[in-house]
Amino acid sequence: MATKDSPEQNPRPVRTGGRVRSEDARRAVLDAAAELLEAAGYGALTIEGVARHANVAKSTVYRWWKSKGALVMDAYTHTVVTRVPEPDTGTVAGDLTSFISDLYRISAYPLRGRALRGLMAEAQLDPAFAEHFRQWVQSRRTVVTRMLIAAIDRDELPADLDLEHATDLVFGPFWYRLLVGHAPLDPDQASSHVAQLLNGLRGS
Amino acid sequence: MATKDSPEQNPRPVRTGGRVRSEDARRAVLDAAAELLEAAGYGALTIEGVARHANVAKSTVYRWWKSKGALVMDAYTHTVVTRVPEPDTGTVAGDLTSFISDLYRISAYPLRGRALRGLMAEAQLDPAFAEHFRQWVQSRRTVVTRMLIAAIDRDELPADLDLEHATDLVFGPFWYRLLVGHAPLDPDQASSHVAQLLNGLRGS
Amino acid sequence: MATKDSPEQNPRPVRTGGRVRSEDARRAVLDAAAELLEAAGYGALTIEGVARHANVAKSTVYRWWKSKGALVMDAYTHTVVTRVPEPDTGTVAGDLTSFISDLYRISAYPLRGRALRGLMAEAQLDPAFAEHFRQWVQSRRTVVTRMLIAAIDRDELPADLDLEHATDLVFGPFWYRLLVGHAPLDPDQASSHVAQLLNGLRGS
Amino acid sequence: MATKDSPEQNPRPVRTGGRVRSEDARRAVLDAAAELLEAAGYGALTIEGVARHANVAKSTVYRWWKSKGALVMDAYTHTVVTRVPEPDTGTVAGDLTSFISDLYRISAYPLRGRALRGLMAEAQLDPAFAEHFRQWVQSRRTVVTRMLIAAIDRDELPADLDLEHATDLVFGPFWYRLLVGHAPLDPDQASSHVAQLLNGLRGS
DNA sequence: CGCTAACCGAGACGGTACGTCAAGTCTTAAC
DNA sequence: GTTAAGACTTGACGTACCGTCTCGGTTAGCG
Repeated sequence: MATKDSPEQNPRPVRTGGRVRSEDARRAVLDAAAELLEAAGYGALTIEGVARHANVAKSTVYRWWKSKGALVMDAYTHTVVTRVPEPDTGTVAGDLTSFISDLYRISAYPLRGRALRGLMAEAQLDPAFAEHFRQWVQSRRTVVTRMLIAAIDRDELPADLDLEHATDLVFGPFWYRLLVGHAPLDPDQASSHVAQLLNGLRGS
Repeated sequence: MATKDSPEQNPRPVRTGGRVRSEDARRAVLDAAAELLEAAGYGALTIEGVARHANVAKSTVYRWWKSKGALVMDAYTHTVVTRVPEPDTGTVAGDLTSFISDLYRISAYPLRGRALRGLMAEAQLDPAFAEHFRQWVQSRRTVVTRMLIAAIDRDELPADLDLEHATDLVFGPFWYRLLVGHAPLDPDQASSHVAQLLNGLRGS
Repeated sequence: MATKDSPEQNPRPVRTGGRVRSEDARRAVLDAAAELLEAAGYGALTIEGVARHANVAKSTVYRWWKSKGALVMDAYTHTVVTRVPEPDTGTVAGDLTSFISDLYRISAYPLRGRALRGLMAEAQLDPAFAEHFRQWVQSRRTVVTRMLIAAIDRDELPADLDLEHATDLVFGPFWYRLLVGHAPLDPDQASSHVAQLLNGLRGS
Repeated sequence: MATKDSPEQNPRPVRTGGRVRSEDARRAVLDAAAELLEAAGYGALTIEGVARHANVAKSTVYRWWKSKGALVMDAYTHTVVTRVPEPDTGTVAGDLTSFISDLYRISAYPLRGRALRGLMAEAQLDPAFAEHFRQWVQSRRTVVTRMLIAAIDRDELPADLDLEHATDLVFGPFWYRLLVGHAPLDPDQASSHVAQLLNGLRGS
C-alpha cells in the first residue's frame, strides 16, 4: 500500500537525479498485459508481445517486472481488480456468505478468472514466482482467518477449530472449480455452501 | 482398463504390414519423462530434453504424444502411479477416510506431486490439453461420487445431497494445498477432515 | 531396349521366385513424379511427396530409384519425352537448324524445361548423380558431334575443327538461357544462330 | 561499390537507436560460409552448420540473410572474389580475350567454381533466389554488352548485331563447361574462342 | 543553467525449444 | 523369399521468445 509505489516494492530508491519513470509506459504495459491476457490467455501471453502491443521497448518491461508472472500479478491487482472486500456483518455466516459469493462472482469476469488461473499455473512452473504468489494467497487467507477468529470470540465456532483447514475449506472448492472447470461457480450457492461448511465446523 | 493400449486410444490402427512400434522406445520415453519431471520439475521439462535423455528421436516422441501434457499424463499414469484405490469399507466414513488419506499420502512421493501440479498448470495454459485433463479428473471424481451415492443408499447421507459440491469438498482442499503449498498434506488428518465433512453434509 | 527392365539397368535380375514387382506401383510413381514436377518444380519435389502422391510406400521408391535425380531422370525419359531426333538433311546447316530449333522448342513444354533445369541443379549438388547426368549429356553431345564430323567429311567445315568446343557452342547458349531465364528460347531464331555459328566455325 | 555496405543493399538504414550490428559476427559468418563451401560443397552447406562454425547464433544468420543462396552469394561476392575486371584494350578482340581468359581462370580456384555452380543450382530450385541471381548475372552480362556496343561504335562489329545472343555466346559455353564438367576450362583457349566468335558475329 | 543520472526507444546478440519435414534405414506382414 | 508398409534415427528447417546487451536520445533535479 502506502505510496504510488512501483510493482516490486523497492524499500528506498534513493533518487539523486535522472529521468523519472514514465507513467505512460507503465500504464501502457499494464493495459496491454490485461488486454492480451483477455484475448489469448495466459499461456499465449509473452513479454515480447506485451512490449510490442504497448509500443514500449522490451527492456522497459524487463526493467520493472522481472517475470511474466510478476507482470500479470501487477496487471491483475492494479488493472483488473481494485479491492478485496472485507465484510463485517456481525455473524460468521453473513461474513462468509458475502465473501464467498463475491469470490464466485468471478465467473462474471472472464478476464479475472483467466488471470487467476494463469497465475496459479505460473506458480507451479516457476518456484521464484511461487513464493510471491503464496504471499498474495496468504494475504487473502488472512481475511477469512480473521472472520473465523472473530466468530470464535463470539462463540459461534469452537475454540479448538483448525483455522488452517477451515480456511482451506473456503478457498479449496473455489479454486478447484476455477481450475478444472468441470462446473460453474454460482454466487447463489454461496449461502448453502456456507451453511454446510459451518455445520461441519461446529462439530456434532 | 481394456488393453495394454497406446497413449492416445486409437480405436483401431488397422495394421497392414510395416515395422511394429518399438516397445523399447516407448518405455525409454516414459521413463525419461518421469526422471526429468522429478529432477527439474514440469516447467523445465521439454520434449527435446526427454528425447535426448531417452536416446530417441524427437520425431518419435511427437509421433506418439502430441503435447508435453499428453506425455506427462501418460508417464504419470503408466510409470508414476499404478492404480486408483477404490475402497469399500461399508461406511462412508471409512471409504472417504481411506480415499483421502491415500490422496494426502502423495506428500511422500514428491514426483507424483510435481507431476500433478504440472498437469494442472498445463491445463491452464493449453485449452486442448485441458479437455483431456478434465476427463481424467472426472474419472477420479466418479470414484468419490459413487461412494457418496452408496452412502445415500445406506441412509448415511441425505438423498438431496449436492453430489457435485460434496465431491468438490473432497478434492478442493487437497488440490488447494498441493498447488499453493502453504501447508503440508498430512494423511493423519484425513479422518478428522472426513468427520467434519460428513457433519456438514448430513445437515443440522 | 532389352527387357521390361527396371529403371537402373540391373545386368541380370535372375528372378528365383518371390513376390513380383508391381507394375502399378512403378507407373504410379513415375506419374506422380511427373505431376509434382509440373505442379511445384524440381526443388519442391520430394521422394516423400512422390510416395504419398502415388499411394506407395517410401521404401518402394527407394528400392527402385536411388536418388531424386534418378527418379526424375527416369520420369523424364519414360514419361515426359520419347525420342531424341537425329536429323539428316544433307547439309550441316540443315541438320543443326533442325536440331537446335527442336532444342529451343522446349519452351513450349514447361514440364520438360523444369525437369532439365532440376536435373542440372541436382548434378551440381550430388556428385554421384553428376556422373549419370554427364553420361546422358554426353549421349546428346554425340549426336551433334556426329553431324559436325559428317560436315567435315563433306568439306563443309575445316578438318582441324575443335569438335569439343564447337559442340559447346551449340548447347552452351541453349542451357544458359534455359537456366538463367533472362531471355526466351525462340525456335525461329535457330537458323540465324546456326548461320552465325557456321560463319565462325568456317574461319575467316 | 560505394560503401562497405551490408549484405542486402539497404539504401539507407536510418538508425534510430538499437544496438549496432556486430561486424565480428558478420565476418565470422561469411568466413564460415566460404570455408564450409570449400570443404563440403554447396549441397552439404547448411545454415545451421555455418552458424555453428562461426560461433554465432542461428537467429543471427537468419536475421541478415534470408536464404542459403543469399548467404553464399554474399560470401562469394565479398569473401571469395573481389572485383569484376572490366578491360578496355581498344579492340573488341582484346577486350573479350581478356574477359574470357579471366572467366576461364576460375578453374584455378575450385572454391569459386563450386560456389558458382551451387548458386546456379539454387536458382533452379528456389524461384525467389532465382530473381536475385538473375540480377547478378545481368550485371555481369552488362560488362560484355558494353564491350560489344563499343565495338559497334568503332565499326568492328555490324550495327544490327543481336547483342543478347552475342552475349550468350560468351557466357553460354563457359557455364556449360563449368556445370557439366565434361571438359576443362583452359584460359589459353580464350583467344581462339574469341576469334571464332568474332568471325561469326561479323557475318559472312 | 549546465551536469549527470536514470530513463526510454530500438534492436542486435547468443540461446533454447518449438513443431515440421524429409532423408534414408530397418523390421515385419503380405503376397 | 521378394516386395511393400510403415516405424525408426537423424538432422536441418525456419520461427518465436527468451533475457542480456549496447546504442542514441530524452528528461528530470542538483549544484
